[in-house]
Amino acid sequence: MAPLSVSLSPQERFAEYLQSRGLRQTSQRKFLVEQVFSQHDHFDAEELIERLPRRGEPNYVSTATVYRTLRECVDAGLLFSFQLDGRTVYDHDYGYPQHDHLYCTRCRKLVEFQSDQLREVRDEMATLHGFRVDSHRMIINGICRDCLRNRRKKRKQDLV
Amino acid sequence: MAPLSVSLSPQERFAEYLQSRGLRQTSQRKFLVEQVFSQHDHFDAEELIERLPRRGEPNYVSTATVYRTLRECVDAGLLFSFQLDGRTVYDHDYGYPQHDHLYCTRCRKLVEFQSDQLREVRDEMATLHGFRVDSHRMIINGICRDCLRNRRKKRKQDLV
DNA sequence: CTTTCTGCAAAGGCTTTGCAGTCCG
DNA sequence: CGGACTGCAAAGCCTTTGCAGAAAG
Repeated sequence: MAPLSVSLSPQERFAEYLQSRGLRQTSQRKFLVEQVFSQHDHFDAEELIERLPRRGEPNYVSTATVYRTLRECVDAGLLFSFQLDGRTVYDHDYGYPQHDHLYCTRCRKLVEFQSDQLREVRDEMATLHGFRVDSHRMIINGICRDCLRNRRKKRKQDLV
Repeated sequence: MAPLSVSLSPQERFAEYLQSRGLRQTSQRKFLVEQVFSQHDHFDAEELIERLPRRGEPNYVSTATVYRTLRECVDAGLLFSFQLDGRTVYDHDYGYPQHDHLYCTRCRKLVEFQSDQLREVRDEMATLHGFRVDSHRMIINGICRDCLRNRRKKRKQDLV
């Protein structure tokens, strides 16, 4: 999904957030935000930690700090988080258009989609029930194109 | 939400499921399904356990068995499950129309809604991306009518 | 009788927390 | 300098699992 044009970089926006709350700009926080926004992709804490420097290497950040910083990013509006299979998944929120996900229950791939109509339905339902909407999460569970193809292949083979 | 008319009661349907898999009808499973369907409401494991007999009382069921049986109910198509705030929430699936939820982030109330249009959007998006849909979960986060009202009241008081 | 179940307690996965030392502003 | 932050290890929370005895078919 293409980035939106925003006036501040995620880093700058995070700095602003920290300042507004009297929090400090540490090397760990800077490094993490940089890493998190270096590629647009969903991730969970484990995946993020995996691509960070190990203990003892330069720029190592402890697990605790990773979790703490991810939480701050959510508070700051940089990341969105939701639960999937018992873990927390993070997704870029700042600088990317609002979107939802298709989830392949076979290969666990997440695919983004965007639908204005979905947002309309959302707002309509909220109004109907007297809610003031903050956000929403929609996940469509199913089998992706690739897995459908593989399964078909496999079935053919099974028949031989 | 009004129940649908179904030919089998949840209990009967669960019995069928068990039989079809060579599983056994135990007093614990019967009792749990009965309890789960005695009121139409969302619940998590803890909430369910809370309203069950305690250890030592008649019909006591262990935590492990509760979790195991909830899982079986999901497999059997009696319950739907999704994650909210780090725990698993269960919802009647069998005998009730498909629906989604509004979630009040202030009082943690879940409100059901139904929208055919939402399902249409879902199918459209799945087709567009080559997915075969199994199910979906949508949660709209916001503030409910009651909490909005209370907040307004509270603000007024604050001003006095 | 055989296989599945149950309760118990212990383990597991993910995330948070308490603490002492460190660093930012 | 003082308060906020970090790393470490330990704890927490929810859920699952191994096992021995109990029960279903």
